[in-house]
Amino acid sequence: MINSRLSVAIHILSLLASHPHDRLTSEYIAGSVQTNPVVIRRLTGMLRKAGIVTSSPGTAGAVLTKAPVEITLLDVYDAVFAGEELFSIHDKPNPDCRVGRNIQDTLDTHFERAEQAMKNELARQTLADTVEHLFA
Amino acid sequence: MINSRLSVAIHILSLLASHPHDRLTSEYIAGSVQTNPVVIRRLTGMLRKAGIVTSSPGTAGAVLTKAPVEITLLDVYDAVFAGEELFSIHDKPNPDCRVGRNIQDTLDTHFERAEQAMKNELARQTLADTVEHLFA
DNA sequence: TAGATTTGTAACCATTCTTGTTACAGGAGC
DNA sequence: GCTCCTGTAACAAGAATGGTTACAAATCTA
Repeated sequence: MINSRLSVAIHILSLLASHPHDRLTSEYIAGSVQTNPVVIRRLTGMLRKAGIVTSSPGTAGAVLTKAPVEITLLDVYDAVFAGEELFSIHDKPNPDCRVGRNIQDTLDTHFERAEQAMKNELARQTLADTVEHLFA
Repeated sequence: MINSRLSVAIHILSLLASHPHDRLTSEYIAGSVQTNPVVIRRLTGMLRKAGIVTSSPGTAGAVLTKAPVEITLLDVYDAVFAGEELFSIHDKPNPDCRVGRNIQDTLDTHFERAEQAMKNELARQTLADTVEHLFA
């Protein structure tokens, strides 16, 4: 339902976290994810803009800016879905109908709570948990 | 990000709940949502299959099977997203890589928790809350 | 009973989203 | 200078989304 950006982003970060002394190229990471290196670089770009990794043109690899235990899955979610709402609300309901006029605001309230609950749970899980589960 | 089915479904149910003595046609409801009547009938069909409303060919309108206070937003979510997972996980990660081999199972665990938290919050809100907010 | 109305559903379409791909400028290092 | 890498734009195929037409069958109404 939601696209696979979070999924691939966590995959990338797991590789970085589990090879802290290597410089993994986008091609190598793409080999593990089984996708195109550009897809990896696109996501790495989002993670860089969010301050989760550093990387620079010409230099192979990306480096985590924090310990895995300090990187929550919410951080990753926010990085790859910056500013997006979880639920879409249909636009242009009929303003001449009392329900139509107020539905967007009402749905906003409902959906905001649900989204926040989901984010709170993502915030409770960190990249360290991911790596631990991967190698357990 | 997630499509607007839940949004429109709640709109439909709000109209039914706030006009309990009328038989609202799909055309009337479509007028409030500002979409095509077939879109309404499609969603009403899902709500019917989930047991939230009854309706039948030839007879105008749909009727709630329960009081609004007994219809949770999770019921509606399950009706319109039956069997779908919230987060997609990229398929075919490389089985020759330890991370690739285990990432799907790990992500499944993480995502399941986040999805469940969201659903728990939806379960706490009912159609009665929606209607109350709409007419407050 | 005949005609009008309505639902349920299939089929189709345009638009947008998603993911993969090619291409290439420019940085880094040997 | 040559090679390798990242960042990024541009493009393309396929899927998803929402809207639309069409129509059979059920119900209602005059």
